[in-house]
Amino acid sequence: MSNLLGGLNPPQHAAVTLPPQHALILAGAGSGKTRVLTTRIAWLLQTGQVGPHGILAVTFTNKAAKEMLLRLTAMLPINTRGMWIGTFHGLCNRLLRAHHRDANLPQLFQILDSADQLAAIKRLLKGLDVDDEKYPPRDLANFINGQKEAGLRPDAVEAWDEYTRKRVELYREYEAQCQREGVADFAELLLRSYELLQRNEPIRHHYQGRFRHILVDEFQDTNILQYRWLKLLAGGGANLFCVGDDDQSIYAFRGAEVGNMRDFEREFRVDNVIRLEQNYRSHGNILDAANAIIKHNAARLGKNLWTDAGSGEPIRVYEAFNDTEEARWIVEEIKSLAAEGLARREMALLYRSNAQSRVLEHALFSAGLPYRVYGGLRFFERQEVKHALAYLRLIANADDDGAFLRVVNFPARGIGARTVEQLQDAARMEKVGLHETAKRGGKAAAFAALIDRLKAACEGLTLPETVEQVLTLSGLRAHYQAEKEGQDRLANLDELVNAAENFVAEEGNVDAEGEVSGELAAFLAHASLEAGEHQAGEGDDALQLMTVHSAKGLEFDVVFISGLEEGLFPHENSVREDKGLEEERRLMYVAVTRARKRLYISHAQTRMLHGQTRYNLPSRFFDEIPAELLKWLTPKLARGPAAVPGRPTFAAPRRPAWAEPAPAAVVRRSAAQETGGFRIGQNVAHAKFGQGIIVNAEGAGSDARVQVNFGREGVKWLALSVAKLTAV
DNA sequence: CTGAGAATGATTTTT
DNA sequence: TCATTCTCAG
Repeated sequence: MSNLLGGLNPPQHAAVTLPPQHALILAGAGSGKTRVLTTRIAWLLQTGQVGPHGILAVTFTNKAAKEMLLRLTAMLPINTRGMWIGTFHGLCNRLLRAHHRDANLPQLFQILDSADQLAAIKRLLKGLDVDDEKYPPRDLANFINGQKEAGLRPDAVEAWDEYTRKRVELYREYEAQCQREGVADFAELLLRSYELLQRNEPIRHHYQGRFRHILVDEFQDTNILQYRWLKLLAGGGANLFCVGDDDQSIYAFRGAEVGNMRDFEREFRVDNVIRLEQNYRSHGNILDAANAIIKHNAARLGKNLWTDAGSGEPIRVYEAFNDTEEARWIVEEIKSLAAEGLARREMALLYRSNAQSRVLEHALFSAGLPYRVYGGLRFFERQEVKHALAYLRLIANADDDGAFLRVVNFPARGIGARTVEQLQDAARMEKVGLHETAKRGGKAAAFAALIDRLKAACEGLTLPETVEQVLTLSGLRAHYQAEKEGQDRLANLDELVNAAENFVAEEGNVDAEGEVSGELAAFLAHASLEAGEHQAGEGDDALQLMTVHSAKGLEFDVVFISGLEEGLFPHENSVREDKGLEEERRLMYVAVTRARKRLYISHAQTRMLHGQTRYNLPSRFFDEIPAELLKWLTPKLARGPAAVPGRPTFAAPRRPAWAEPAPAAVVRRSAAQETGGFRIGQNVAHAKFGQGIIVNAEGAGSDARVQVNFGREGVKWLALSVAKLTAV
């Protein structure tokens, strides 16, 4: 046991060995959160306080769940089979499969991923003849998911206006459609299993009695329903051990409720919150910067990271002339770091929004620097894989109309939109599935027969054999073989067979019964719940490009945070309310704490965004970092030559001599933009609004007006004859 | 049914 | 700007 606890610092040790009780662990970035969580489980098991059966550990991502399992098996020579360790959705799926009758679901119910759900909603609107301009499918999906995540069924949603009433009605219809087709979306997995536990006393008692210790990772990311789900499961006296960091809550926009942490502390009478504040990742200056930034947020649970690793290097700051030049500088910097022997995979380039990656990628590509962008299409989301899965879904559940529609004419077999529409009308009239309707004759009968034939052909086959059969008999293989550009897609189809093989080989994926139908259903669930790796190329030494959001949980020796500008980071859509701004600040906190040894932050005076040149002020986050932690690589917030009021200056924004020539659009201005004695891109000061930057101008003489971006004060049009503007 | 051109709109994302 | 979606002609 001693080796289990060896090397833990006092708060970590305290957390791991806490006697049975509810606990809230405030775990700062890089403070050994996962280690504490897994060691806690190992300790509970090793001290005999609980058997594997009594453990429930829940995470948000499959990656985190796998990591936990991996570390646990490394610590203890134990069979992890009996333990419930997984994502919220994964565990709910498990629960619903085990009790599908009580949950009123078919045994082989399918899981809709977001794309499937959207398609289902579009289909629903079409069938009901609802104007999808007035009720955009995406909005409706958000609405429905939002209600489900708040634990509300259509009957429980309060609708005061006609519009909401209609949306609730559509929610109701959507539910009916899903039920008819035997499918469940992500939010449904949560809500359905919550309701199952709530309504079914024997089942609830069983699980409440079984799970003695419930451990939650990233607790700050739980939504209302997830918290209620946890409370329900813990209702039989289990100990809830929640680990999280309110300062790293960056998912409020998708329903995460940081308030759950406070609520948990209160409702479960957690009297000693344990804080993990010693950071094992970053050098001191980086942590000081992070601490200083996050201090600007109100209503924190409170935490201050520290390290004994020494303060390290200052944070390097760069002010670029424009986005292209910023990218060029980053490339140079990375090249020289690489020349010093630093692995490229240890360097990350972070940005607030995906649109920013283009310029960066362009520069990297031109320089021949290998890089890898996170966030592309994932394996199970690829078109050809989705098609293959649709056939498999139809074998498992012929009522799956979504799958039916996806492949009824793919590969093309002469079943056009007209035919499909007739089929849908008929199906609606008789209240049966499309497959059933198709069987009764008409053009699609052959397709229905194909599905039945597939099903028969796969009887008794193993999962990989089934996939193989489907690829061939469906004509998918032949289709892509005939296509000129089909080679990659063919390779992915082969990869799907591999995935099936691996899935079967992997222990724990298939429950003991092991019958083929169960195997298939489990594989399909796996495909929906775990869309696969973002992109290949793990092995090679490439620079890592990603949004700040996707960087959460990762760490790198060197981190660049680019585009630190008002409007971009913090994002303009977020600065209106305090809540939004605080989340942006937490995002910045997350970004900063990714760096181990060296941190670069940069901004550009001018940036091309959505086809327009934008002039952004430097992000307020620069001001929130103590100046002594920063090392300016460019003159500190130096400004261009001051304009003498009344005497026009036409100088372009300040640009280092060595920078590439400014793009024509910037140099060549229209007459209107030049008028008024101030120039676009110039920094100015206003008595009331403070400092800003001129983003537009029009008129001349006494009519001259300029548009100024005052950052947090907003963007304003000012008449030069009235407003007292001074050049800075 | 397909493919070219227009229209549109653009934080952040996992399951 | 640019990627995606939509529309309409062939």
